[in-house]
Amino acid sequence: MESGLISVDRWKRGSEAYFLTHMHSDNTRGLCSKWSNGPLFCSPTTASLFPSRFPAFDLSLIRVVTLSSWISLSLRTPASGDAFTFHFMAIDAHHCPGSVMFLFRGDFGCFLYTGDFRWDSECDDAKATLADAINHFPVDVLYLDNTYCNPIYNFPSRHLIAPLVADIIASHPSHDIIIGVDSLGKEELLVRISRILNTKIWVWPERLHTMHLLGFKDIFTTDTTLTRVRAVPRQSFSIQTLVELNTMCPTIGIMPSGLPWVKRTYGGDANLSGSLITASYNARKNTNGPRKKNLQTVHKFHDYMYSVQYSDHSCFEEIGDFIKLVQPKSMKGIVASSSCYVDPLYYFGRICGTSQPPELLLMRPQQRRGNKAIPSC
DNA sequence: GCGATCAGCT
DNA sequence: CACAGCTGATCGC
Repeated sequence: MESGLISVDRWKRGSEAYFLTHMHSDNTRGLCSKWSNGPLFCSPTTASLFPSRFPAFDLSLIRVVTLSSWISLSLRTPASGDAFTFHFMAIDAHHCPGSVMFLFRGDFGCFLYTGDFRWDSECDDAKATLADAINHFPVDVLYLDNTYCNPIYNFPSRHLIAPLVADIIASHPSHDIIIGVDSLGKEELLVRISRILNTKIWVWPERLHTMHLLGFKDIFTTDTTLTRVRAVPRQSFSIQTLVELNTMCPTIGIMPSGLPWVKRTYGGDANLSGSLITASYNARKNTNGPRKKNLQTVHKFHDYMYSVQYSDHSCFEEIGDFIKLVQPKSMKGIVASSSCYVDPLYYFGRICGTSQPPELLLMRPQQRRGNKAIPSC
């Protein structure tokens, strides 16, 4: 296979086909309304978000992919002009609405590009689809979302979190509530809170439009008089914001995040600074048994602010479960931004056999994001 | 003016 | 210190 013939979440010219795993800004960096480098394959839900995200985008470039089915694609290699045929399948990645991983197979072998994914207890459909697909076609190379590929990152399945958030809200019956969210993702958390508490949830106008595109009806509103629970853009969510809100109306904030500690503190109070990561790490080091779950799943770190461990990325344990299922011959992390980045082979290399020695990377890579192009194969 | 890149913030 | 995702400044064409 010619180098760069297809690209995943990478948009520079030179490829014959482009694949988008999901509509987050890291993955669409380089895409714009005028982009026209080739056909773009994505899930139906991701396709539905294009007109609002890229208003003048040439929709005729989009190839909507049915999930869980093998699809054949013939491309012409620019150098030789020869036809080149391979097969691919999109599998639900359970990261955000429309997110998929792509499984490719052809003369080059079989490889799986996960994009961002969450492999928690509600992914049985994807687990069955993937297990069946790779049963016939073993994976040679796994390109893995290794965001939390470190045993210090451990958090519960997402469905366990909504009742905890609902408890926080119910225990503040006369408070307004704000929950920090991004432009896409964490919808199921909000829906579950809405059901448990039988309340609508306020979102900002653009987010309501997205909710309607995603098929959510009646749960979300832009009318502040209908609910005391509001989902707000994460970048507008801070203790400073909450302090100001509390001068007008008692308000608490709830921040869902995979990270259990606090990066910044308010008013210089060092006691608020997050030492949880150390506590979690020591708990792991000091016991040879299974890690304790739910360690600080809910953390109140300020009078007005709670954090809950809710992530759309897999935790360490789930990454291990995923690799054990896939049994790849080799693998490579696709996230290289963290200074505590660890090559997945360091922890899970033995599952791949001994063909690749584990490598512990201690240096921050110069590039902020990993190169997500599929290399030559 | 536009896109790409980077610094900064939560 | 640390993540992911967004905003806004800056640079180069």
